[in-house]
Amino acid sequence: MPKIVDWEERRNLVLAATWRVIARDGLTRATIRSIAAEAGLSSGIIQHYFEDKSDILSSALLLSHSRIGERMVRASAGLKGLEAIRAIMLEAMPLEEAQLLEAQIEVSFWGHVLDNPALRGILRTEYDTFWERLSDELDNAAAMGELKPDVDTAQVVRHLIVIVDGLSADRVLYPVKVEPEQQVELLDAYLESIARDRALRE
Amino acid sequence: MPKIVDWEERRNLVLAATWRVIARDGLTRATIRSIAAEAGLSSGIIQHYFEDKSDILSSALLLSHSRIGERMVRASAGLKGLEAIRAIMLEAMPLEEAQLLEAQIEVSFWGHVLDNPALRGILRTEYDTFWERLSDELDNAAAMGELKPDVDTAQVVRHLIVIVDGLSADRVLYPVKVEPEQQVELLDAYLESIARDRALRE
Amino acid sequence: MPKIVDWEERRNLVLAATWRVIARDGLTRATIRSIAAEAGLSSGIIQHYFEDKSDILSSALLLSHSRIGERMVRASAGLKGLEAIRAIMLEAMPLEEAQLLEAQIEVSFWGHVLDNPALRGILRTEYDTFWERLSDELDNAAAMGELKPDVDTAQVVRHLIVIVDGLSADRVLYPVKVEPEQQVELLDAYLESIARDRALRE
Amino acid sequence: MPKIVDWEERRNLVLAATWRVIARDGLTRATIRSIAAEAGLSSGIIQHYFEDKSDILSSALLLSHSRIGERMVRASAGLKGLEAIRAIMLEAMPLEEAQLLEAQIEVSFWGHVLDNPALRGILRTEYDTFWERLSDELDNAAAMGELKPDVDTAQVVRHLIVIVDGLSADRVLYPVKVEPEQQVELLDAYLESIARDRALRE
DNA sequence: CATGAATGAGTGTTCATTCAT
DNA sequence: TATGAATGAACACTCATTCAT
Repeated sequence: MPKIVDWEERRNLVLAATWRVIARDGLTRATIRSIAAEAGLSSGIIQHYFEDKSDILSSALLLSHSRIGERMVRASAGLKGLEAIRAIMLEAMPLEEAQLLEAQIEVSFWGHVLDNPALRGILRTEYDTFWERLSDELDNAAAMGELKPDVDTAQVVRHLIVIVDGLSADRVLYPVKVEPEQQVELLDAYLESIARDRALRE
Repeated sequence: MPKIVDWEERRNLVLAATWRVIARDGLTRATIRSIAAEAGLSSGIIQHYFEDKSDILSSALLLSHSRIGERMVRASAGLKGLEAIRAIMLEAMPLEEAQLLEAQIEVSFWGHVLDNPALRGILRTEYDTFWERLSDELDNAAAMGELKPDVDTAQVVRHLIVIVDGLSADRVLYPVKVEPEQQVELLDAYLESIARDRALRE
Repeated sequence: MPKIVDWEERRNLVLAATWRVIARDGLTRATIRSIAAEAGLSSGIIQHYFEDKSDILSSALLLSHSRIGERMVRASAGLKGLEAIRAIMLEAMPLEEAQLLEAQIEVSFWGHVLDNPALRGILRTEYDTFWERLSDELDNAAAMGELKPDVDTAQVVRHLIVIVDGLSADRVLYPVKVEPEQQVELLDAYLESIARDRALRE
Repeated sequence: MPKIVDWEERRNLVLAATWRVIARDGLTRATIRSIAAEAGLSSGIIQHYFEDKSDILSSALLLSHSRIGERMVRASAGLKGLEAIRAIMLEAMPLEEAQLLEAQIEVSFWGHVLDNPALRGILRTEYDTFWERLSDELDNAAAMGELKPDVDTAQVVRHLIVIVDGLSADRVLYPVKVEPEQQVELLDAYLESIARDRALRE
């Protein structure tokens, strides 16, 4: 009988190590050796669980996104319209420590999209998924009469994603300039600007 | 002093080549050799004009920023308040081809800030410069009564920079999702949301 | 003793898989993993049946030779002199598909004799065995008066082995240049050149 | 002004080192590092003169062949027919030390043809070149009436190449079995078997 | 008996950097 | 000033081998 290992757990161990290395040292220094060392493994073992380095990086990115997605679902459970959008946005924005790490990973990958066309495809799919999620709830908000009458919903979704991506970049690059409370204020100010008077939370 | 002009010219030649290589192949593939080849120079000569590779990259980033800064000055000459802000923003946003190249360079560098602490310092200084520029004009706008009474100007500046950075990221990563007209609409919608009624351009 | 039969069977299973991998992908790509996969076994189990990789390869070569030897015995049963030599040669030459596979294995190993001194010893023993086999029958042929009077039998044996090895190389490297019929013609022309007139097959 | 080097000489230096490593340690151990060390260079420099490892090996093989070809031309200058063929064959056969090295290289490459399809193409072209060379002179011999009337010249060329390749293999694998004199005797016996009586050398 | 997880040395390759010319 | 030859460290990746299960 072979040594029993939980394949998925093992992969996640490596991917979490990958996240830490990227966030600490940058994607360039996220070598197979440094990832393996961070995970407490030898460099060779990584090829048991991943095709190649590109597979590690893609998987790390996708797992990060899937964790965020799960959090969004949990956070917006039972909510609808603008409240759901707010909950979703708060999970995507780099507020807490854990989300800062996600932002660092995200921004690091952006810088390699020009090198790595495969990455570009992944990010685009993820963009569409996020767009869909926001768009659906914005339609709900419109149906519920939460929005000002002349609001262009596609433009709002676009702006919301710009906010998430801009905040992610700025939080990583200039941490003190976008503290959590400031991020929330920024979001709320924007949501208020599209909401029908008295529509939002009071 | 023609020497100095030549020297500066030579540096700029190399830096423009660096931009092209980064935008085309990504920062990872922007090697000294590829930059030299793009500039039509031998790889060795680059050490006469730059300390090391990191110096090339930093200089390329700074030159790009200084070009953008010059454009902002030109574009906002004679304007004040929200109109000046709009002009400044339009130079920072990735609208035309030239600005797309700048955005590609910018986003590529973001992904290497974690690798390269020197870059982080540069970007932060640049952030502060941009903040100052927007903040000054926003104060003008307030003084001119262009803003809604309860507007938090620091928050607006923060949001404006988030818009620039978010649009830069999204334009590089998902070009068709943020076409130039959509960018301008997004900006104008935001400016309108902070402007006193009838304050903006009609 | 069924155990031993199983063990031998298992080894032969692995060795046949080794042949197939070598013939298909080359000796360089005949890794323990690829051999195990081809045999439908796990890579670890191979160490139960073989010392190490070198043992697998040596054994594969020896088994191939022993199969050829058996075929020679069967083919030359009841024959003597030049007819026996012809029968033996036809088994050693790369005529049919099965013998082409043997030639591919053989030639692949030649290219690794310089890497692997153990192989050299094996091949030399095999050479002597083959020499002996041909030499004995050539002595018979001489005793039977089948040879021209001035024939140097050692030289003939040497030439016969050169033919086998040269044809093996050429059949592997340039298949269309040494088709089976051409090989047989070549052999027959040579045998005729050493045979007393009217001694051979009419 | 750059350091002046003779590119061709530098390449040949590396290729000669490659030959020595292959002949001494085998193709498998002919690593870029070992070749560089044998040539007295650092491993990195090799990429200045060669595309990649495959380019080194191909070039080494082709240079070896081209040297042999040159020797054949020199050795057969002024000769015609069977005498030219004999001179050509004596250059291709592994008689002297230098030719033994060539044979070791040759046989080593044979063992990697199944791994490396590019190699196969090279060897086939070389085969055709050799065939042509022998075939032309054999036609001369026929025209000069040196051959027995019923000789099949294509079959003879095939046999001559089989002799060269078989001797190369055997000389590398079983050196004492095919000493130089024995090789020459073998060749002469074969040539005599295809020559009209009294046609050859007296 | 058998598995496959794990190791670590070795490979080809790339590259910033140095330096003789 | 300028070249490009040369170095050596770092990288992703492969693999025979070991060993806990």
